Amino acid sequence: MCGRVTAERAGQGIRVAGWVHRRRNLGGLYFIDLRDHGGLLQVSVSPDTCPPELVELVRDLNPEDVIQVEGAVAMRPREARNPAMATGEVEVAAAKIKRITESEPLPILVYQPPEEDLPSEELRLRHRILDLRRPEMQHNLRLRHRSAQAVRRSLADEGFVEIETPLLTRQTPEGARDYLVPSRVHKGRFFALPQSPQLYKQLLMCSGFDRYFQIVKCLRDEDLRADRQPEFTQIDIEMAFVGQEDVFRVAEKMFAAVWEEGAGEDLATPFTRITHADAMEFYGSDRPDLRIPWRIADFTDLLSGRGFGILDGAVSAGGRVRGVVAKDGASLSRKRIAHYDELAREHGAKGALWMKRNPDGWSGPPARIVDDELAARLEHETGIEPGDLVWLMAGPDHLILPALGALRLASARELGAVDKSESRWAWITEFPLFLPDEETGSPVPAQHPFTMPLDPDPERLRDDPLSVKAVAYDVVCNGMEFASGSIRCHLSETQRAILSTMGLNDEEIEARFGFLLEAFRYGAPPHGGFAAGFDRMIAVMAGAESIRDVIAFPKTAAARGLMERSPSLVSADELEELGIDTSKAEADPPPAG
RNA sequence: GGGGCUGUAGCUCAGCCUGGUUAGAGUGCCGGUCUGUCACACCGGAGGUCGCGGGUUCGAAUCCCGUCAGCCCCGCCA
Repeated sequence: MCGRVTAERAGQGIRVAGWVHRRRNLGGLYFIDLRDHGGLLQVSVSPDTCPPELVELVRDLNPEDVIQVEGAVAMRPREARNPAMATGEVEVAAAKIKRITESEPLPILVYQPPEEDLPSEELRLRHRILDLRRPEMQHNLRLRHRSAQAVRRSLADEGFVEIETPLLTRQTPEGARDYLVPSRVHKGRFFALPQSPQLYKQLLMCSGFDRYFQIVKCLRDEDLRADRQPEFTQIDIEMAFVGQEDVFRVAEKMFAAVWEEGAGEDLATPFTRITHADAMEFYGSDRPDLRIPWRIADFTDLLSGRGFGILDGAVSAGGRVRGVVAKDGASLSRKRIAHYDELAREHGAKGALWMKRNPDGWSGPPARIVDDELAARLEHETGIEPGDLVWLMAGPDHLILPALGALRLASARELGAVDKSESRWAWITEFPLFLPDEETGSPVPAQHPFTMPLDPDPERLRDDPLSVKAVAYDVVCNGMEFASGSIRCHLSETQRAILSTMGLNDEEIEARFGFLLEAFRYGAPPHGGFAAGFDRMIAVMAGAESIRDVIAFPKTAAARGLMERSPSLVSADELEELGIDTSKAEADPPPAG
């Protein structure tokens, strides 16, 4: 209401209610910026036209008092109009003001003084009610609402049915730690809160609901990050009688609908498709930021065998020489290059080699092997130009590609090579079905164990499992993973081969997945789907650094609720009833602040 | 589990490296002046466990150790 009062209403009576945002006193003449969900509206109180009691009341008002104003919408004097304000041409000349509730002095200000940082995140979370009143947070959560509506519209149009699945469930085969809920009726037994509705949605496919979706909370008891909360929201989708193409079409339509609603951006569909192997080879990441035009290239033929020991040694040991040309990277200082060398080490490489193409020649450790012929080939075959730098690494691909990917990303950001004019979306396809366990080397499923292999041959699954690709895919936007999914395996012989490759015996299989396998025995339709990270999507559209800024009541990095002070101790009686002994528990932390 | 940054007035910060008057600024709050402001302006005032504990020192916001909290990253986690 407040934000939508325009000149058309001039001369009309009006009654508005809201919070006192700011108040200005010009010696009897008062101005109040009244705020509600729609914005700000100026209320004027003049001693010339208002009774003394009204002026007296306004004199007493505090920021964040809730008031109701009756008066007339009036055009402001021409010279007193404020073009920076949506309602800056008008004001309400107050005839009557009622103070509905009074605010105590504020621990943090709702009004944000320009050129001042926000209050600390700790205080914003502790006083979340006040923080949420800020227009930015209002905008974020309303954006979230509209996006959820767009998801529901898009999917309902495609015949999807929204079905809720249990919160109190049993431990599922996913890899994260579970939040557990003790059972009072069954002492010593626990429900698990779902890490995702994965199994339930597959059961629903077997139940004849051929198109299911849910905007659903998922819970994982793992350490947090700016983009990770213990409870987060997924758009969970599953479809029966479909292949990858059907899933892609529905997903692209849904993302396009959300982006149109929330970002006002018309997404180019279908999305680019990149196989997992290509993503690793050309971008050094399974979630490449395609806004950066640089690609990793193979420099083995160009640079090996020319007497540069590090390169020659790595190649004769079976490795490759790969590199990425950083446009304008010759401007990087020694100090910055040392920083990137450190970054490469952090990502598992032995370090970063580099060469600069200076206006007057080549520099950097391998520059001594660059003769005229090689210089010409480098410029011709890799596109390197004066002013550029090339990052080089030599060794086995699984070590050098992720490190090159990290250098590509970090140096592109520093050199301004990220094209931020539009978002860049892609499907990453053909993920490996298994990955080698880091310690034992034995195959562990890269996704969940019910993923369809691209090649369903049981023999290959047993003999060479690490070579098998999966019909599994991610949606990547600007270098962030937004969604992940797969076509599920509905072939019993293939499924058995996968499970036995995982090293599970029949008993373990039955204990962990019995209820899903049972469902598969009575006529399982082919099916597949995906789950999208709703919080991350909203954070990107809102321009938020952290998903905390698009969640009404988030937890801290230590998984604590500062406002409600969770988690908390509970009474001994209650624990007794649940059969739980907390003698090893830490004492309740002191109330901060 | 590991690494880093931060913690000083209600709020945002300076001061800390290089220890030494009474710990400052802006804003908010309180009082006053001001009739067209919109970061109103101007004058005055109150407001401090320098996160907490210990140590070094004649002397600690400042140096050292520990600890708590918030944030970021690695590990972990679809």
